[in-house]
Amino acid sequence: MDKDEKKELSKTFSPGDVEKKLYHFWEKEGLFKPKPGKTGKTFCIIMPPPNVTGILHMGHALDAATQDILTRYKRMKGYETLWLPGMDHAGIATQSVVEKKIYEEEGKFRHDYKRDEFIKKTWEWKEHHGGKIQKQQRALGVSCDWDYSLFTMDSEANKAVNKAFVDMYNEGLIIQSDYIVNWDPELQTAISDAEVEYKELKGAYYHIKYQIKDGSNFLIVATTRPETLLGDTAVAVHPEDKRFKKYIGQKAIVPLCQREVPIIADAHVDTTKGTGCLKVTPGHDFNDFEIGKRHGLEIINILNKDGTLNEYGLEWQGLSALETRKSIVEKLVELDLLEKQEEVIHQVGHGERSHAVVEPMVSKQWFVKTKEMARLAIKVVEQEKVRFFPRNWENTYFSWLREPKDWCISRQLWWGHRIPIFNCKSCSHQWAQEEIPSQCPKCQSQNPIQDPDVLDTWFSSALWPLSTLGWPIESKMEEKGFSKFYPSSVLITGHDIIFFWVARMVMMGLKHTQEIPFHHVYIHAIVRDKYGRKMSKSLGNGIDPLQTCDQYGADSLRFTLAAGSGYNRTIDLDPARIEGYRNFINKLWNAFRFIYPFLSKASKDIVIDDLDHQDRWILSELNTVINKMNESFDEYRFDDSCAAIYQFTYSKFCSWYIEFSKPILYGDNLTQQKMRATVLKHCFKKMMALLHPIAPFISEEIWQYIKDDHNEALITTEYPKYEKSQIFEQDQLEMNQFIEVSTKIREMRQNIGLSPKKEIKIEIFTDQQDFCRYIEKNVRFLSGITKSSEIKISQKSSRKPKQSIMAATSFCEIFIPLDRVINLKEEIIRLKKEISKTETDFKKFEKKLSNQNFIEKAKEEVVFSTKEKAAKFLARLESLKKNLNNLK
RNA sequence: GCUCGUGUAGCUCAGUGGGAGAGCACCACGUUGACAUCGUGGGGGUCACAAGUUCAAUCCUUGUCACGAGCACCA
Repeated sequence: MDKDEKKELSKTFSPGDVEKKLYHFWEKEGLFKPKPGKTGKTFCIIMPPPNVTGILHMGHALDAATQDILTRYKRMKGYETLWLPGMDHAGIATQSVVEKKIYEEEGKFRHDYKRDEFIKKTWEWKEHHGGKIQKQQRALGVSCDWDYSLFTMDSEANKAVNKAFVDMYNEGLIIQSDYIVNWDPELQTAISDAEVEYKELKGAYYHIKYQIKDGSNFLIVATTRPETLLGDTAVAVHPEDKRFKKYIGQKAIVPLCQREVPIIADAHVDTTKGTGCLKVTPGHDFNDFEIGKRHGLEIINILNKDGTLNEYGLEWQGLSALETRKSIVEKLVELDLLEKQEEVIHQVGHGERSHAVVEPMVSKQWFVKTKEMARLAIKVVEQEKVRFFPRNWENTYFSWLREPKDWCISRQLWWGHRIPIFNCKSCSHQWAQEEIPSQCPKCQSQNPIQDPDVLDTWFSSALWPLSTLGWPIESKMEEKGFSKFYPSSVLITGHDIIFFWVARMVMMGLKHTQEIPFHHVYIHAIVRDKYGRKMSKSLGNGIDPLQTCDQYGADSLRFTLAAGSGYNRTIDLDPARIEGYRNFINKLWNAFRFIYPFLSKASKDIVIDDLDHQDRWILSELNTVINKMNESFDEYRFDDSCAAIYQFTYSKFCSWYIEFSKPILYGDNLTQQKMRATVLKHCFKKMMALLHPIAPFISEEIWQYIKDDHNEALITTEYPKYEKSQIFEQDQLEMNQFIEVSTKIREMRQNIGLSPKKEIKIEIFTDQQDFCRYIEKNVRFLSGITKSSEIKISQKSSRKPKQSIMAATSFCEIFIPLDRVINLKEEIIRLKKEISKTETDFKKFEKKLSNQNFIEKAKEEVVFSTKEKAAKFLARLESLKKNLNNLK
């Protein structure tokens, strides 16, 4: 990576080629790999695996940028750093993609294939079309160790899944049960509660008459799903409800199917809702299922797997639930059994993937009993063994875990980890086993049949912190450094999967290793468009990260995302901001272009004793930024990091230090030149290192020009450390005074509309010796900045020039004599305005100081600083007033 | 219904018990040899509202209003 020193630098930074070149360089040199560092400590991030079907969107970009920033920071800080990437097999999503493909290409359905053929096709799809996202991630500069990459369906991951399942099964934590689940009739599988999305739909309450058996009366029940009456096995009323108490124990007749069902009393019934009478359908309603269990009711399943009615559907058999509903309502009207119908908007569950209306249905499924695991998972967060950043997200975590429901883990799919449960055809023995057995351990017969279902994708995801590091295979754990990297340092993800994933990883980690899976959880924001709307395909408001990188460069995008992420919940991404930070990147490039020709003059090290006051000032400012960067990274406050380096670059380094350097570098004092080149280079190196975690490309690119050691890459260079010995307070104070005076003069010039080319004379009056000396030393800089031909410094008591405008600071008075007659009236107005402003400021403090309570009760340092401030404003005020009088 | 969050400049957001901030946008002027993807200067806010605690409240407490998110319920 040597540079030709004489190479001409382009006027603007062009990220395209640089990014590809540098990424290749880092990867080829193995710089993403964990290597023991200075601290002897390790740092590890396990990447949340993106779906194999996915393509990169802004959420991923933020996810990746955040992780990469921390990884690069810690690597430079001297940690042995591993960022471990991977991909998720995304059971339902992937299977759907492949099903769609074979339907489009061959007109065939999944069941037209044998299971193993279909799975083979899916693997083929994965090899050819899947995993695009891993290539796309590189464009962002992610510094993960690709050699560690794991796919959740790899055999290693499968080992982890089987081991965990078998252990939990043998412990009784995984059970099979007939239970009511959310059934997705399109995908024809059970899905978990978390995979159900509720959408508002128009519907109606149908008030239906149920005849009491003795013929005496009707009970009216209200329902939004009248078709489920075909599965009714009771009518329930509240035990204390006076209206219906007398019917308890009697029988009612379910309309249409004429089923005779008991009228039962159950406290679940809310007397204020509906009619106060509840039809009970244990086969197709979650609450009814519980009521059914309490009362030992029969469970009738009226649906087929595809959501059509089965043999219990009578004349409606084969119709969909919705068709049946319409037809049944018509029939009820015909029989005068529908009392009324009122329109209502209600929440209806839809499958997250298929978007089909979910039907609650009873079926045989596998469940993880989560109660005890959840208890332990709560404890580790309460005890701060696992810490959330920002902290309030632990509420979300707790709220889920404090009322744990058993987790339905079986899916009636083909693509996924097959449940390692075997049933013996001969003796009906059921057992769990990690490897496929050849015979039944009980009766030795040769025909064990494996359970057909696969596991919920989140089951393998929950084991991700373990499986990625080789668990449970000992040789793999050794090879991958399990003992070094587990528990990992920080998990970085969005808040939408705190319970899907974070909670389950903690539960599984504790279960299988008796150890937390990670120390910190940093929850980053959700990226939205500039109006705060979700980025979505249907709105067409998505911003493509790859296109953004092409247009502005990855550094600009990364910087924008980092600058937008503190502890906030959303980032409203406006492309104009990316452009703004592109300008910042370009600014850096041009600042470098300025010092580039002088690099050869620079010495390797700075010698503190040789520094002038400007150098001491910039070093002080530099160290202040270094401190800020370290602190903010450690607290995941990337917004602060960005603000700090941005502010330093523009307002300190470029605006002042470079401007100061021009007369020196273009002058003829070679010693000064050498010193200045040295400090400029020193600063630039530190700046590049500071910036590297956020904007790795431009910083590494520039580094290749300014590095001293030829084999050194910035990515593995030590991160700047705060050095108190390089804070020079006196120089900071003096420089701030200098800046104040310069700004005042520029302000005065513009106020009276002087052309920027017009040269002026300046007279400064002050009694402060330090300041006086400083100005004298820096007179040529001041005249350059203010375009003045002559600067005169006198005692405050000296005679003031006539025909001039003036301004005051707390430590000096500035006069600009004008060769033309000034507009006295205007100048008086201007001064009066300034006086009144200063007076307001002064009075604020004076008032405080005159308050006896304040003097007595406020902290001493507050009183002191208030006095100081009051004095400062007073000094300025008096200068202004006196000079106003002179003017009159 | 419960929980959490948010209300600060035109926009996006920092912030602190003690003089209201940044970036962008806006206005004016300007091509001095790093940069017009630039520079210099400027305007702009009852810190949602009300009460309380305090010497002092944008910040703490309580309430109100508005907005957002999640969960639950949905006969």
